[in-house]
Amino acid sequence: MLSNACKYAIRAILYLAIHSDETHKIGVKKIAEELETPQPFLAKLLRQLTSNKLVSSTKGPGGGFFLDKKNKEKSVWDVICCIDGTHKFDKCFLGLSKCSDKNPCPVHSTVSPFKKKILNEFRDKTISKLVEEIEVEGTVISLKGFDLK
Amino acid sequence: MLSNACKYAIRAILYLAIHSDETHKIGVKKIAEELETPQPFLAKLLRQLTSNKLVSSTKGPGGGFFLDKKNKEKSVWDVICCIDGTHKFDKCFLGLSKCSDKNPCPVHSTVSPFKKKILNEFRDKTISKLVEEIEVEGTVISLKGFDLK
DNA sequence: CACAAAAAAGACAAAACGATCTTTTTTATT
DNA sequence: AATAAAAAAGATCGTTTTGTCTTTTTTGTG
Repeated sequence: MLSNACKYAIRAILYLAIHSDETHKIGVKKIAEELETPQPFLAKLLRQLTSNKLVSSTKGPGGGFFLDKKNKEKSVWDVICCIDGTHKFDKCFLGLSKCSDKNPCPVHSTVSPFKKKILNEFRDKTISKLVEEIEVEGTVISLKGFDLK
Repeated sequence: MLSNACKYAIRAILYLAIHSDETHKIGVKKIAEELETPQPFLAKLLRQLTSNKLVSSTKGPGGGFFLDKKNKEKSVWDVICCIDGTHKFDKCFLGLSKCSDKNPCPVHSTVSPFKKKILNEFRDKTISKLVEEIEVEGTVISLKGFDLK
């Protein structure tokens, strides 16, 4: 579905949304440890997110990554576009370049409603809204410390 | 979503379901031309499908690939499993290994119903049923000859 | 200022995926 | 039997994705 890179990126942004702000910046090392992701790879992703204004950062001692108010108004969809590209969800399930409602492939009718729905939800839901939900529903972005058998 | 390989495979099977039978076998060359897919790559895929009993074949002059009655009772899901593996649709959208209804990630509730629905449709629908639909609805598995601008 | 902590930048390595090419085997036809 | 047509098998190659490593830049603090 999504690339590994994109999964890491979304989780990292959610982590920052929950644990950081302008006065509490967090370094890659900490983030990577908490999310159990490869550290240098995540660093590269954070750079990409930062240069696209989805994440904020400051250098030097005490520096690190954080989300400011504007960053929190971005959507999950913005993150997906930034890492995996805009066309992640509008490609034909069978790979036909011109598959559409007017010129559908054999599985278009079963797949397309879903894609539209997901796309809308991800486009409309801001990071801060999603974090609210996380707090209400108690969902989870890392399995670190979970003792699952 | 699906790998290229899997997309080619599904289209090839549908092509065979429509155009072949025990007495009308079709060579890779023809199939690849009609579907506009890379020929040697498709050949390898057909081998994989054949060894998994999703497609039938005979060697020698006049030989080629075709679907017999049993092959036509397989599902799209069987094809996906054969090429992309069984876990294509049961992995967490954010990559958490133990994400489930009981231990959901933040997007589980938006993504999971969709995945279940798609999975069911693909598991229940046989190739022959899908071909019936194709004939009724006039959907398309190749753009060859289409003059799209 | 010197130092150290942090991100930024970019070179590099490994694995997965996509695709090609060559050789071998099977088999129908002449 | 010889030939040719086809799939089967497998070696090889290029690209993308994933991931690591090293160097540079920035900046706060003693």
